[in-house]
Amino acid sequence: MSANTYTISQLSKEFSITTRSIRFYEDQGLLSPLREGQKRIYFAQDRTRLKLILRGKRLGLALAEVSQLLDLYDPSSSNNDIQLLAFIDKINIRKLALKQQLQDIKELQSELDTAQQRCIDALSSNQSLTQA
Amino acid sequence: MSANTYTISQLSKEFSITTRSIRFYEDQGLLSPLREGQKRIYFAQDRTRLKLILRGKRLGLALAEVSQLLDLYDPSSSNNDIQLLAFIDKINIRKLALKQQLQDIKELQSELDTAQQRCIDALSSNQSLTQA
DNA sequence: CTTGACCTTTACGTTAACGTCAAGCAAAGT
DNA sequence: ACTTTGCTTGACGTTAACGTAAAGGTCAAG
Repeated sequence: MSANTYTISQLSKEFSITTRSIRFYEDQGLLSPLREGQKRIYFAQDRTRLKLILRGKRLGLALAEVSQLLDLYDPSSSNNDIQLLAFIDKINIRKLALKQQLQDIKELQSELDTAQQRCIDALSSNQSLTQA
Repeated sequence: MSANTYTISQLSKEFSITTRSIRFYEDQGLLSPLREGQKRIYFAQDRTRLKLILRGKRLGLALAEVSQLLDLYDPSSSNNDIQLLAFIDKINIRKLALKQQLQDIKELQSELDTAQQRCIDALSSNQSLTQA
């Protein structure tokens, strides 16, 4: 509750995830909050890490990949160059997938639009029948 | 092998999926190819359905959702309007997620770019050291 | 006839990312 | 003192979408 610290449930509410998830990320080595007695205390840096984790997840990365990604932000690990190139690749692959998804959505959207129109037409002709 | 038919392995190669997946989709009721003896024969319509299945998957839809989606293309099912609206919703949600992903990728990309630059700088200063 | 290339069904195994109890400590309100 | 509220660990359960044998049918080539 002191300055710039968070409890686990505060974070869970802020990011709309369960406390179970946060503890799971810790189990997997992605977070390591301080302990006050047996309670976890999260600082701004932990919160930032959590943010990065969630962003990674939104990008479809597995937790293990997110973990490696977090290493890139860590100045203590030195063999960054290879990892970095690997991730740039990963991001580029994701960009390609996104491009495909956008195309898929465009197609599907237009198909849904025409189908929707068919439904509207059908409904209106039903109405004229019931009104007759 | 006759005109406009495909074997399971032909389709699996064409779409780079396993035969197991194709049979699984059939198990789930998404495909129902003809049988010639005990072998499956796929026609153009089946191939199209498979294409739609894969597109749905790329969009992150579960197979059950893809199944419902395929019903929309089926003229025999009549209560389309509600399903249709549901899917339009689903697509819109996906569009929002995509928007977020694009944002995430932009952020991550620029971070990777600066990190990459750091690496390049580090490498070049190493080189000047080894060359000295 | 046998080998090899495909095809088949059945069924148990796998993986990730949690969900869901269970059982209990600890502080704070009433 | 009691209850509520929030936190803890531990461990088993869950789900989707297949993977992976196992065990065998079929058909053309050698």
